[in-house]
Amino acid sequence: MVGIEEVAALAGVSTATVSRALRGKDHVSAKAQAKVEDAARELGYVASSSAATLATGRTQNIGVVLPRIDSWFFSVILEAIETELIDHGYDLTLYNLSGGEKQRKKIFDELLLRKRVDGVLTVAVNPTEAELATLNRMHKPIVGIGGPIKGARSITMDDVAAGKLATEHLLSLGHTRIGMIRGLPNADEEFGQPSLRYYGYAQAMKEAGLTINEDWVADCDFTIPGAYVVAKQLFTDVRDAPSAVFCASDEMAFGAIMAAKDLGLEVPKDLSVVGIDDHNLSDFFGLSTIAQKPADQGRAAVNTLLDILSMPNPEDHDNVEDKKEWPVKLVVRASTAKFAKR
Amino acid sequence: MVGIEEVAALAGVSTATVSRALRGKDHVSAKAQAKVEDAARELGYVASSSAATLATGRTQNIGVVLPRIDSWFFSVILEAIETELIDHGYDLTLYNLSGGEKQRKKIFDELLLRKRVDGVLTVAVNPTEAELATLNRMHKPIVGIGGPIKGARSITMDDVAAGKLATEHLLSLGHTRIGMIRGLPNADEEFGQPSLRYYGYAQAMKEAGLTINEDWVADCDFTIPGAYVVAKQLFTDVRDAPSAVFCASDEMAFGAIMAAKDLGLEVPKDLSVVGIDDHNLSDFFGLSTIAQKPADQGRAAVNTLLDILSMPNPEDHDNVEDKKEWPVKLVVRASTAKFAKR
DNA sequence: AGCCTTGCCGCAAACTTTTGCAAGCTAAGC
DNA sequence: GCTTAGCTTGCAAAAGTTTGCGGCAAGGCT
Repeated sequence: MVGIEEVAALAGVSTATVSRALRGKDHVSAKAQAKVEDAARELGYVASSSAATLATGRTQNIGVVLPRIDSWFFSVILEAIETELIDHGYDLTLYNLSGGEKQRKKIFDELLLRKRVDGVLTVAVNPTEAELATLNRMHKPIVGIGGPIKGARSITMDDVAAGKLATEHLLSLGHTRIGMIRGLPNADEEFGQPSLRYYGYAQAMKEAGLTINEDWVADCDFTIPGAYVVAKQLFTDVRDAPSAVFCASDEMAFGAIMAAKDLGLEVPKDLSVVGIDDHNLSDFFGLSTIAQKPADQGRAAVNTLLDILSMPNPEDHDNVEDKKEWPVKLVVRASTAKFAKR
Repeated sequence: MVGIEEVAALAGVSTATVSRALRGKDHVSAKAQAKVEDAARELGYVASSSAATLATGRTQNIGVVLPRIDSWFFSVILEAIETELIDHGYDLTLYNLSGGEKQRKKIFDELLLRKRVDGVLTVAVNPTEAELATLNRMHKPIVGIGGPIKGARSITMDDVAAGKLATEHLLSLGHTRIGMIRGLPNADEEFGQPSLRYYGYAQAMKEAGLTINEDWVADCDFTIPGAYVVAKQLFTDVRDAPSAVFCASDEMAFGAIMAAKDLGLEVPKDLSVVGIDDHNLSDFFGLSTIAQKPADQGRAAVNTLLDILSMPNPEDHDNVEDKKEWPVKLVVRASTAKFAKR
C-alpha cells in the first residue's frame, strides 16, 4: 500500500512537502509542486483519510439522520444534500432511524460521536435534550430541517402559514364548505406538522367567519391509499359533502383526486383539491399546492452547516437556537376552481 | 476530549486492557472488565474511529454508490442496506452519481480509495474496467445489485425471465393481442434492462406462435406521466387496440391504468395490465406484477459483502466474477383477467 | 516444596498524516 | 559585499488506538 513516504522518495522531497503540495494550502515552489504531483499520479497515491483525520481532527464527513428514506420528501432532500456535500469536498454518512428506538440510541450515543463526523444534519428528527447535550459536549454542530430544534439551528417551513395559505386559496375561490384530510398526529414527523397544518386551516376558516364541520375533517396516514379510503368516505358519507378539500400532503391529495374520480366527481368542477409539497407528480395530477422545495432546503442546510464549520474558533460551533423560516409559495394548477353551485 | 488514556487512568489499568475490555475480543478478567466499563461510561468515552482504523486497517464502513435516490427502487434498496449494515456494526457512506461524469470520476478515483471504506456496494451502476481495476488494486471488494458486473460479484434478477414470465401470464389468460410499454434504452440503468425485458416479451410471444405488432410497442421514460401519455396513444391510436399490455415497470403500469380509466376502459375487463417490480403502491392499484423484492436484494448484497470481508486472508478479497440470479415471482392481483371478446 | 501451565495484563511499536519551528536559500537593498 | 527579508523546505513531534510479545501471578500437580 503506497504511502506518503514513497511519494516523497520518488519526488525527492520530504513528506512534509508532499503533504503541503497535494493540498495546495501552503506555499510550495512550482517545481516541487509539479514533481510531487507527478510522483503521486505515477504511484496512484491517495492520502489515507483516517491518518489525516487523526492529525487534523477534521473528518470532512457529515452525518445525516433521517427517519426513513423511502418516501418522496426524504429521498429528494437526501439526494440534494449528498450532491451539495460532494461539491464541497465532504462525504456523507447516512443514518436512518427506521430500525427503532434501540438503533436510534446506538446512533446518537456511539456512531455520531466516534469522531467520524464533523457535524450532523437531521431531517424531520427532533433530538432529545440528552442527545443534543452529547453532541454539544463533543462540539459537533447540528442543523435540522423540517422542524424547529430547541437549542440548535434549523431550517423549517412555517406549517401553520402553509396550511393557512392553502385554505385561503380555496376561500378566495368562493368555497365555504372546505374539508381537510390531515395527517395522523403520530406519523413519522416528530414535530406535529399534522396539527400545525390543521391550525393553519382552522385559523383561516375562523378569520373567514366560517365554522369547521368536523365531519369534513379526516385523519390519515400520509399515504395515497390511506387518503383514497378516507376521501371516498368524506365525499359520500355526509349528505352535504364539501366542495373543496385541503390535504396536508400532496400524496394524500393524489389519493383524494383518484377517489373523487372513481366516485364520478370531476376535479375541479365538482371538487377543488389543494395539497402541500409540490411533489414531482403534482404536475401530472394538475394539483394546486403549496411548494416547499425540499431540495433547496437541503442545500441551504448544508451551507449553513459548512459555514459553521469554517469558523475559526471551535467554541463558535456550540449549538445556539436559530430557526430560519423557509418561504412557501402557492402553485396554482388545475385542481382548484371557483366555487360553482352544483 | 477524553481519550483512552484517561479511561485507563481512572480504571487503574493500561490502555491495552481498556481497548481489549471495550471490544470484548480478548480475554479480560471480569473484574477489570467491569472497572473499565464503569470508567468509560463515567467519562462518556467512545473510541476514535480514525485512530482505530489507522491501527487496524479496517474502517467498519461501506461505500454505497447509486445513480439516484429519488425513485422507488433506489430508496427502498438504500434503506434496506443501511439498516442491515447498522445491524452488523457498519457505517454507510453514500455516493450518488446524479452529479454527472465529473462527480463520478471523483468518487471512483478519490473518495472510494481514501481508505475510508472497507468495501463497495453498487446499485444499477456498471463500473468501467478502469474503475474496477483501481478498486482491485486497493483490495476493496465490490458487490453489485441490479445488473451483472463483469469481473465482480453481483446479485441481479433475470430481466429476460421476468419479461417472459409477465408475458406468459397474459398468454395463459388467453390474450393474444399483447402490447408492451418498454423503457427507453438510455434510462439511468446502465445494463440495458429495457431491452432485456423486451427480449423476454418477444421470446414468450414467439414461443406462443404470435407475432409482435410493432404498433403495440411503445418506448417510455419509466415514469408515470410518461407512461400515461404513451398508453393513451396506444389504446386509441390503432383501430385494433391490444387487449393486454405488459409494462416494464410498475410505475409505468400505474400510468397505463390511469390512462385506461380516463379513456373509459375498465381494467381488467377491457384491458389487462401487468408490470415488473411490486412497488409499494401496486397493491393499491390492484396491479398484477413480477415481484423483485429490492429490500431483500439489498440485504443479500450486504451479507455477501460482509462475508467476503470476514475472510481471513486479503487476497481472497480480490474480485472474481460471480453472478447470483435473484428469483422473481408472479404476483396476481386484479389488473389481469381472462381475455373476453369485447 | 518446586515446577509447569494457564490466564491476565502491560510495554511499546506501529499505523499514516499534518504542522510548528527552525534552518537554508535567494534576491533585494544599502 | 554584506545584511535582511521572505519564501521554501525538512525535522520531528503529535494525533489515539490496536496488538505481539513477554512477564507475572496463581493454582494445580508431582
